[in-house]
Amino acid sequence: MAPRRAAAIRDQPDTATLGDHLVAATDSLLDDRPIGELTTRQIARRAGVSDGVLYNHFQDKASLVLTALVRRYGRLVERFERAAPRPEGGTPTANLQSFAAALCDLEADALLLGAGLLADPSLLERFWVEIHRQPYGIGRLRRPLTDYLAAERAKGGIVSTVDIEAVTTLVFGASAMAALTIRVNRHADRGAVDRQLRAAVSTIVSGIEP
Amino acid sequence: MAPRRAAAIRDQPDTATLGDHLVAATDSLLDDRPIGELTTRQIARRAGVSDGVLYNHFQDKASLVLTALVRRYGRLVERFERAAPRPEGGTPTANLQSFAAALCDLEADALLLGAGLLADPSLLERFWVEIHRQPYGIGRLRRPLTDYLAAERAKGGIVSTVDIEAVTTLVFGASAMAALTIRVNRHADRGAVDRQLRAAVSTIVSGIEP
Amino acid sequence: MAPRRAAAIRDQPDTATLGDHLVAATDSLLDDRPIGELTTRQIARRAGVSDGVLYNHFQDKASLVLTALVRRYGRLVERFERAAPRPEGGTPTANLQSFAAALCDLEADALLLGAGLLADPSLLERFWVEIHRQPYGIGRLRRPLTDYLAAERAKGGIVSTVDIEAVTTLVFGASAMAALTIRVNRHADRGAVDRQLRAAVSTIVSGIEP
Amino acid sequence: MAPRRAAAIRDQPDTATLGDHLVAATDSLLDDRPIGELTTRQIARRAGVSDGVLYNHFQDKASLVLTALVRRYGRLVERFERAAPRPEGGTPTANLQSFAAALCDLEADALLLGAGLLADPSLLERFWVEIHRQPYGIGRLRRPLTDYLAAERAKGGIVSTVDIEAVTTLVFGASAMAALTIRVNRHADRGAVDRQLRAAVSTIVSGIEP
DNA sequence: TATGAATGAGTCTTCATTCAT
DNA sequence: GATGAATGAAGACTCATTCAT
Repeated sequence: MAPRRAAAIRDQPDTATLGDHLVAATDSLLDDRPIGELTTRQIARRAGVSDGVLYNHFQDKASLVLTALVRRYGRLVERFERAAPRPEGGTPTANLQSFAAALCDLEADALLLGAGLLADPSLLERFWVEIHRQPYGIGRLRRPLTDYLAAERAKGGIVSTVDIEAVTTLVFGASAMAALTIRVNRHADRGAVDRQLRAAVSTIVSGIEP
Repeated sequence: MAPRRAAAIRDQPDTATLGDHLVAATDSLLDDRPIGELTTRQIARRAGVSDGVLYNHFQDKASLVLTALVRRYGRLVERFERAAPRPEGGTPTANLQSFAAALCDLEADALLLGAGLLADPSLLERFWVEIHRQPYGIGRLRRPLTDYLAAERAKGGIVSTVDIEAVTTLVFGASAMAALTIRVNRHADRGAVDRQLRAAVSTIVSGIEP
Repeated sequence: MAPRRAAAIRDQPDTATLGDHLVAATDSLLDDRPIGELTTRQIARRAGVSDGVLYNHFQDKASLVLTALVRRYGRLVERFERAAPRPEGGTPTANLQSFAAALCDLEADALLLGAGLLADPSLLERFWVEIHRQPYGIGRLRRPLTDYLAAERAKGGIVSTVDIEAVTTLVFGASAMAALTIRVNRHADRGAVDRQLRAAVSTIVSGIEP
Repeated sequence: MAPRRAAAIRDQPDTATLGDHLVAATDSLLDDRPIGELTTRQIARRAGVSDGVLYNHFQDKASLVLTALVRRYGRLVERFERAAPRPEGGTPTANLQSFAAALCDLEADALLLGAGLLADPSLLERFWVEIHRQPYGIGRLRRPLTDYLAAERAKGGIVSTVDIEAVTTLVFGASAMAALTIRVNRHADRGAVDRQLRAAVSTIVSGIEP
């Protein structure tokens, strides 16, 4: 005899386990509020499930939240990968600019995720271990861009002595600054932010030497 | 005629008021733990003062924490200003590299400050208002670098068509990425991080065009 | 499948829910001390239950106290109704006197209830709304007496032009004055108070016109 | 050398002592809020005086509040005395009605005073003792009416066998009921309340015997 | 004697976690 | 396994009272 299924997922054969359902609920809650304002009661309520089940599937609240966070991070990585420019067409400048624009959106989300983590060192510690256990190392986040740059270099689109990691850092950094402006200043002019980001990318390409 | 002084600061003529003392205690606590894990009791204990005093000097906990945060930010700004390279000597690359290195240290702190703020939207809101009331706009943080770049451009050290804001964004972004690595990965190899940051700055200078 | 029962009522099948148990505890506490000196801790202690349960059953302390107060008031109303004299026998004077005596006891309690309410305007507001939502309007408190007077008037026991509301007000007022004396002066001579109350009722009956 | 005078009363020679000034401040605060919501800080603020002085003039907060309460009660008594009808003109009914109307106003205040007292038994105890030490026994509150009734009886305006204490109780009780209605039900129709009070007084005069 | 900041016990409330059903 | 009420340790905040100046 199979064990009882929670009422909330009894008729949804696609939701494998209640554990997944809880993770999804936690994840969706994270769209609305910062990690620190998440309560187990809210999660249970959102999942349409009783307060206590959580502890049948996770050791404690932190474990559940961690799982949701890793999942969120996984989605971010996948979005990053899809946002990668193709070396087939366009100039390096145009490609990097459109990549940076996509990156900016993504990093606005990553910022929230990261802030929550930075604000809870023990969770950060576990998160760090976890994402390195997964196929997702932090390096994988940078991979789409490094791959593109390698392809572009091979094509001769950029100088052969280029330091690919350095360029990646610059693009990620500039996009992060733009994302931060958007996050921190709710009234920021989105158009101006985009323009500045494009200018920063152009500068990477052209350099500043006389 | 004057009321008594708190025992904790009775013999410290340099500490003007207990309010300042509380801010200092809060500030020092922020070295050890994230904002979210700060309790009024801890603050009082650290200040060597009774639980309730806080409310004789601040409207509520958030106001005290906000004050400490603004003060921290102020220190950051001042450190930035002192760390600015002097345009008198050195190549732009060397100057920007040493500037970026200092920036990296500072941003490692700024990151924590920002993370705590991002995790508490209402505090962020108040912080944002406060910081713009002060002589410290967020732009002032970037000022030392923009000033240096303008001087360098005037001297012909960098190309005259340079977009100074863009370069500043790139340097800040690259430094932030380095700082993030240090913050997030406690076992990061500091030497490697520094090397990558220098490489990123070099790339800004040289560009990547063939 | 059903959650556990609080230890305090686990073996008392007559107590339906812990909510009721808490109301009962609050109610019994109100025998000893005024509303203003009621703390959540005392309530929990008296109920033999943990500090936080209260908030599983009521939105806040005020809601619990309000419920207990309404319940107390309900008991008062029921005691009033049982205390109503039957018009079958006795003179109006004797009937009103015995009624007033019962009323005096009841109002000594009502006085405490009312005092607590008057001392907390926001609670009074909610109480007022609540008792009018219940079958207990404030008028129902007066009903037993108005019914009796109507019956007596129909029988010719009192003058046909009598203003029943006015008489009710007089009886309630006189009883309240007696109750007040008892409440305020702990050493009041109960016999003297009763005698004065009977005299007041006699006066209502006889009038004072020459 | 005379001791220092508080700044608040330094230039007001009519305010004898700071103690009196504090009592006046407390008293005026009681117009706005119930006793239970009175804080020492509010009192000091209202008096324009420092927090601690209170304890130079009173043993504790309760003593100060008690004094203010007694003073309030004294004013009530004096208003009662001035409101007393003169036996020179008018019918007993008219005189008692206008007296009851004035009484109703006064008791609306007395109710608040009494509620605060009933809500704090230890304060009530002390109040009771205090009020009897003063020239104001509780009986003095009733005096204006008993005096009037005695005069009226002497004149033959009311029956010679009248129980003056009983009539006084009835008038006070009816007025209290009217005051209670006004206090408890903020939306009470003042006209209707007045009419009912007059009807009650008429009934005292006429009686209800057939 | 007046000042007003300091004290600290005590209040209501929240919330992660447990556990009888 | 699921349920959801019970638990109790915090947490922020209030306020009468004290006391050095």
